[in-house]
This record gives sequence, C-alpha cells and structure tokens, in this order.
Amino acid sequence: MPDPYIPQEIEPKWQKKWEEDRLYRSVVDPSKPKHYALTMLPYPSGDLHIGHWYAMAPSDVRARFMRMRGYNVLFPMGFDAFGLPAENAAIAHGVHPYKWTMSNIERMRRQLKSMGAMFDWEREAITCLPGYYRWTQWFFRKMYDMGLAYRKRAPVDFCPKCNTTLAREQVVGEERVCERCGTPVIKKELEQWFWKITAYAEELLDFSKIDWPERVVTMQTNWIGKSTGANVTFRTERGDPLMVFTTRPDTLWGATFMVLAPEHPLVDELTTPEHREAVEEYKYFAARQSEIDRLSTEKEKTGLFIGAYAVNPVNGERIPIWISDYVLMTYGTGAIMAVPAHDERDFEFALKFGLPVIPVIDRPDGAVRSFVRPGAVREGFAGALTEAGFSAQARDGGLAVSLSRETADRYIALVREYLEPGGWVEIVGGQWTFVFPDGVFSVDSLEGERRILERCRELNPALREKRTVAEMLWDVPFYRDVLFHTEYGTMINSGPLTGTPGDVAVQRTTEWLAERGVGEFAVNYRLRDWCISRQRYWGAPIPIVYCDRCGIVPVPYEDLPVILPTDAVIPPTGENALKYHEGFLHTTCPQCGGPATRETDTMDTFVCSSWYQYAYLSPYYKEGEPAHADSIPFDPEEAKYWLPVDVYTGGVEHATMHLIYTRFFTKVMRDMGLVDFDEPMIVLRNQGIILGADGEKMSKSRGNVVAPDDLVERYGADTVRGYLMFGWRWEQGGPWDPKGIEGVHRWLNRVWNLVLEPGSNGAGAQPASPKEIADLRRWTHRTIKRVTEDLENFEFNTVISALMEFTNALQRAKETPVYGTEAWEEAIRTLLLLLAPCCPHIAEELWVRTGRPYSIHLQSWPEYDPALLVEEVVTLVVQVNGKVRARLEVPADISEGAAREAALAHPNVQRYVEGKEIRQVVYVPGKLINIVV
RNA sequence: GCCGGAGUGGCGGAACCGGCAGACGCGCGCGACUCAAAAUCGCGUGGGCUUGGCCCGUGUGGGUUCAACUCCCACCUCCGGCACCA
Repeated sequence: MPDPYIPQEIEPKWQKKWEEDRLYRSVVDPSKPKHYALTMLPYPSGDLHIGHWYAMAPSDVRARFMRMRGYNVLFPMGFDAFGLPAENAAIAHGVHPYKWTMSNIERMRRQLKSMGAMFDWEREAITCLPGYYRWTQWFFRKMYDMGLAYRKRAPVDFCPKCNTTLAREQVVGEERVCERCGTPVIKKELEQWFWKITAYAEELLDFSKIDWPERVVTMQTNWIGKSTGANVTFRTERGDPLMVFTTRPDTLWGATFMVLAPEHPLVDELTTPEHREAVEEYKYFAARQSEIDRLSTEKEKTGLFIGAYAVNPVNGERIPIWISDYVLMTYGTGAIMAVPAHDERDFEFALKFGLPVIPVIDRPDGAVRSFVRPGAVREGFAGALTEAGFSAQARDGGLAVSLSRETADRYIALVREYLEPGGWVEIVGGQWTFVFPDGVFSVDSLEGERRILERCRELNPALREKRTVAEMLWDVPFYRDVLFHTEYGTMINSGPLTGTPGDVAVQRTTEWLAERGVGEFAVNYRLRDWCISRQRYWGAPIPIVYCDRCGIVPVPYEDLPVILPTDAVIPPTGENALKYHEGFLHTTCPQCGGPATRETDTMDTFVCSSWYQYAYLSPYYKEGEPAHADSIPFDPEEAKYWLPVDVYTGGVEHATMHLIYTRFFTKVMRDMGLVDFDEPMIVLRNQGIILGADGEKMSKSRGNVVAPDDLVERYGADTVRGYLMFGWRWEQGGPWDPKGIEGVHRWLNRVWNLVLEPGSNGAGAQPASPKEIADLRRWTHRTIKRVTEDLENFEFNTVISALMEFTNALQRAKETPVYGTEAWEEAIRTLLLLLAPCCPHIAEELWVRTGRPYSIHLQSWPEYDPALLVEEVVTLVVQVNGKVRARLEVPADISEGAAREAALAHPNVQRYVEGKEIRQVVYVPGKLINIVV
C-alpha cells in the first residue's frame, strides 16, 4: 500500500521548494517567445474569496500551460490598495488606512500563495506605496502638460455617505445609487479635475486590434454612444445664432418649436420680461430636481415657454423657444429643434403643451387611416365604400376606414362625393389631409395647420378648445398609433427637398444645409470626460498647488511624489483628512516661491489600476531618483520584451470602467511616446460569478459565503483548483455545490492510487496484444489533443472531464497486460504532464515519486501524434429514415458498398426496409449510413 | 423601451463544420468489502411502453434537410447592460 494522498502535507512542501528555487521568476529571454498573462489585481479587502480563486486559478492554469508549451511567461500579481474601505475601517476600528491595507495585503498574499499559482512575486506592485503613486502622479502631470487634464466647476454625482464625487459609471441602477455603498447619489457643484477621455472617443470605438468578448465590445460601444448627424444653426428673432445637434436633419422642415436646457447660456438673454419670473422658478426647480432623490421620476414632461422665437433656417418659420429638463446641457449643444411628428419625446411635449405637429417624413408602411365622424357624410357612404372595395368598420359611432398610400386618392374622391356641406373628413397617414366641402388641404406647414384647425373649430364648436390639429386627432383612438413615427422615409412637406428618398435623406439634407452655410455634418458622443477627483484621503494626491499669485500650478516632475502624509487623522464624518492636515496643506509655489496650498483631492483609484500592467515590469521603478518630463515610468528593456499583455482575465463588471480607462491610458501613453502599440491587452476573457449554494449572490449577511481557506484546509488547493475548472462553464459561473467538489477530490485520490499502486495482474505475465497497445496509445494521444485544444479555448470544464475519462480508461487498462508496458509508461507520464497546470502539487509529487526529474513544471507540453488517433474499427450507425436502427462494428475504412451491404444484412434494419423501395442512401464514411425508404 | 447573452435529465454541464443527444461529475438505486458504519470498488440511472424491441424527448410554434441541441422565421422565459443622449 502506498502512502495516502495528503494534500495538506505535499502542497506547502512544494510551494516552499518552488519559491526557494525561484521556479516562477520570469526574466527577459529574447531566445524564447514571450507570453504576458495577466489577471485583474485584487483590492486588499481582507480575505481572498472564492471569486478571486475562480478568476485566478484557471488563469494560472493557462499561464502554466503556455509556459510548458515553450513560452517565457510573465504572470504577475499586485494590489489595488487605495480606496474607501480602508478609511471606513479607520473610522470603525481606529486603524490607520495604511496599516489596515498593508496587513490585509500580507494576509492575502499568504492566501494567494496557498493557491500554488506561478505568480512572480518579485514583480509585485502595490498601488498605495509612494514608489508606485509617484508614477501615477507623473501621469497626471503629463496629462496636464498635454492639455488632457483640466479643472472645471461642474455638477457631479456625489455620494453623501462616502463623502466623495463619483465617476458617471460608479453610479448604478435606476435608483442612481453609489456603486460602493448603495446610497442614492446627489448632484453637487464642485471644482473637479477631469481627463479628456472624449478626445479618444472615436479611437476607442475601434476594436479591430483586439480579441475581446462581444459583450464587452458592445457595452463599450454603447457607452461611448456615437451619434452622427448635423449641427444646424437656427437664429433667434434678435439674430443670435442658436445651434442644435440633430441626428435627423431630414426632419428639419417639421421643427415646430425649440427646446433649450434650463442651464443654456442663452436662456437668460432671451427670456422676455413677462416670462422671467416663471423661467427663474423653473430653472430653480430643474436644478433642485436632480438633487432630490431621483426615485420619484414621474415621466411627465415639464417645460416652459420663455417668450422668445427662433427662425428655422430652411423655411423661415417662426417657432417658439421653450426650456425643459429633458434637454441636457451636457449633450450636443444643450439645445434641440423639436420635431414632434418624428420624435416620441417631442411628440409627448407638443401634445401636452399644445404645440403643432407637422409630418415631414412619409410612413414607410404606407398605412393610412380615416375616421368618418357621424354626420360628416350622406347616407349610403358606407355602402358605397364597400362597393368600391374599401374595408370599413363601425367604431365609436363613426366609421373607421383602413387605407394605404395607393388607395387614398380614390377614397378622397369618394368622400368628396358624399360629403355633407357642414362636414369634413380627415385622412391620416404620411400626410394629414382634410377634405372640406370647398377643397382638400394638408397639414404641410404651420400656416396650413392653423388654417385647418380654424375651419374645424368653426364647423364643430365642440372642438373649440383644441389647440392643435394633433390634439384634435389624438382624441380619436383610431389615429393614435399613426400620429408619429421615427422611421426613415421619403421626405414630404419639405420645400425643395420634398420627395427625397429615405435612404439618402439625411445625407442630401446635410449637403444642402452645408451649401447654404446653415449646417454641417457632425458627430456626438455620450461619453463624458473622466472625473478623477475624489474628496478622500486614501488615494494618490493630485499634484497641483494653488498660488494666490500664479493660480493653478502643477507640481514639478522632480518634486514627485507628493507624499500622502501617513500621520493624518481621519475625521469620523469621513471627510477628507487632507483638508485638516496643516503640514500637507501649506506649501510654497513652485513658480514664485510664495505661499500656496495643495490640492486636497486625490485621484480615483481607477487611475492607479489603469497602468498597473506596466508597473509590473519594474515595480517602483527608479524609486529615490528624481523624475523628469521625459522619464519613462518602467524599464524599457522589460517593456520592449513583454508588452503588450497577451491574455487578460477578469470580471465583466469592469467593461465600462477599468477596461475603458486602461485602453484610454494606453493610447495616451502611445501619444506620449512611451509605447508603440494601441491596445493594452490583446485577448480578454471574462469569468462568471460563483453564487452561494442557494443560488444567491454570496454575502456575509446571507451566510452563504464559501471561504477558500476552509476548502484548502479540507481538500487541498489542487482539489479547489480542479473543481473551479470543472464545475461550471468558466465564462458563466453559477451556484456553489458543496458536494460537487467531493467528486474532484475523489478523482485526485484515484489518480494518486492509479500512479502509485502496483497493478494486480503482474507486469509482463502475459504480453499485451498490438490492439491493446494501440487502444491505450489512442487514449493517450486523444487526451493530449482534447486537453490542449480546450485549454487554448478557455474551456476548463472539459479539460478536467477529459482527464477524468483518461483516468477511468487507465484504471480499466491497469488490470490488463498493457500495464507496465512502454505505452503504459507513456500514458502515466502524459497524465501527469497534462495534470501539471491544473493541479500543480499532486502532479509534481507523483512525478518525483515515480522517479522522474524535478520539476514537472519545467517539462515540455506533450504533443499528440495524429496517426495514433486513427481507429481501425468504428461503430457505424445505421439509420432508416433518419432513425437509428442498428450499430455495427466495422473496419474504419469500409467502403460505401460494403457498409450498405452490412447494414442491410442486419435483422433489425431488414424489418424496416423489407418490402419497401430504397429511395436514397446517405453514407458518411466511418460514421453513419442512412437508408431512406 | 433599446442593446447583448442564455434556455439540454433531479443538479452542474458535454456534443467538432448539420451525422449515435445526455460525455464527465454530483445525486440517487442495487451489489461487494465490513460485526456495523464511513471510505473504497462494481453495476445501473432522460421519460414512457406491450422491454432482445418500440414510442417520446434539447424553452414554444413553424420551416429547410436523407438527417437539426446545432441552420432559418416567429414567439415565450430568465440573466446582464443602457435608459429623456436629440
């Protein structure tokens, strides 16, 4: 009997040995191809949780696999060590954030080491150390010099609990709560530092150089939100230019009013005295509204006419100017032209405030409807309609007629015949046409709309209250879904451009506008500049001083880092301790030498993590030496060899945060001349999330947390790694299954016994047959193929199942004469090599115990021989009419004729074929034969 | 509302390019070992039936094909992201 498998003994032993031997130290070696594998660095919250393991262990497996395949692999680890929880801990427990963070890091480093990963700890980087954040500040300074960093007063999202501003992407959900603590955010006007990520918006939309999950590409694309259209210059009646951005210049003739954001600079100038009071009130309301909890966002539109008018440059129409909070100052020009006929929001607004609607785009579906009010036409109209082939239905006392573009004219002719002197009938489709006794009119302009409305009011006093034709038509339920549409279509009622087809309408109109100098092609993005200011102590200080004489002065490169004082006292309110730290606050101006104060805001921690993959190359590079404008924050030799990151793994939750910021950073670094590529990480793969056994998100309050330390203690790291690979599709994740892990543990025990326990048949007692040898070797080489391909594709679950199947096959083979043969040795050797990346400790232990040379992790990955995969005998599936009726063992190279003969000879096949005509035989060589009768 | 992703046994999940649905594991059942239990090992395990065989079965309904989890059309459900972005 061999020793039992006791992972608790062998794992620490090997971890110690590997560390002593610096087995995982990665050094530049130009003779080998490099592979930079990176997994997202953890925040040192205190304990490594199973999510970290789930992200990191399979990533480690792949890094190890690449290494065995001959790559020089860099797989570093570090800590994203600035951030709020450290300050909260300081308030709650009186520990200084630095102490709290560093002791957490120590614990987590130990936990990480228990995983047995091939991290190169000599490259560890911790973002809160001066040697690291000196370069974070250096990047700020560079951005400042490049004009990419600027300060502005802006309403920003602010978390009252965390006491700091948040980036737009840190505000989550419909309730607009703080990503960290769940508190509803408020708007606050503050002087903030921004980085011009928008300058890279267009380039960030280009994903052609990277292999990232479709999901992430889509999320980033939506986040950047590119819209193409035109900027069109309207004029106010006084003559001020008033520019709007629109994606639909083709609807310009349908603009019946304009809406400005309440904060728009022209509002104060344009508001007429009689409206001033109301406008001020509304502006106050709008400003406050964003401060009030957004939970009560009733969708009802609000707004106000400010007394001024603008002139539509295409048709000279005079249209009123309104303000409303549905127009945002932060997007486009803060002003819109409203085309209620072709925009849902504008339509809603127009309906509520009685503003006219003019259709200017034909309906692509050609739908036309007409509702004939009782008394509008003579008796017999309904009969005549039916006779003429129209479909009409009685509805609400009238007649609802469904038409199409083609039949509308014939219908109008018929209506004219039957129209009563005091009646009218309207036809609503692309055009809104009214048949009056004295003529046919369309809603083709503001004037046309007025005229029609007046006639209707005159003819029907009940409509005297109606402010617009649209309002009147809205009251007829039959019309509701044809009153506005947002599709492209032929332009109508659009002056010289009437008739322009929908597919070229935007283009032609924009050209037409440009020729006349009133508009031009324009692009807008939803992406906003990155607000990096945080009103917190535990972060990298923004290297800026404010001088009474010189104003905003950046700290010289040579003076970096601006040290974050470690003796700061954190106020229990959570306020920024730097504001009360006299020693930090007061300094001298680098320009004039006079008294100055330091910026007390620190940088968003996403800044620190935007460049950490570069920091790993040479952590705390040139610490102690002064930096300069033309410094390089990392060792160029290392950079030249290792960059860029080849494979990056981590959670998809960073899609529109970290993953966009780090792309931005890399592009800026390229423009700084620091790197010569455009994208930081070539391949990105996201793991899913492990839920509690109850299917819910793991949380302390639910009590469903799985602690990796406990699992390692109980089963060993190899089992935990194996189960994390085996249990789920890696990209998907799912609930934890406490029984599932037992299966992996049992398997490793079987592997242990398989390798160490002698076979029972007595080796060589009876020679193995060539077939037995071939079968075993086929298993071996088939498994190499499967495991190799699955590891390449991040399909970790099938890697383990292939190894399990192989183990089972070997267990069966062990009792046969193949045991002890060369093929057997090859099989065992292969099993251990394939197991090595997944379960590095047991693989090493068995490797060494069976007398092979240390270390298994320095061996090459096995190659499979395709010739050995070929089977001599295959199972031929025989189908009759597509249903399986028999299975035959046949030679793999059987001809179609022979296969057919053999199939037809089978009694069960005969039962189905007998007495029937064979219509077709489909033969898939070596696999299947389908007889169609 | 818009944009993604996913629906396969009791459960996690396999199935290459359209060719044996359910690999592997969990769970469950039976058996061996044991005084007994645990562990371990062996066998079985989608549902149904008239059980050496047959019928049904990959969210639903249609279609293409000799053949569909896989391709096409329509729909349902769940998960994720965005959401007055002109």
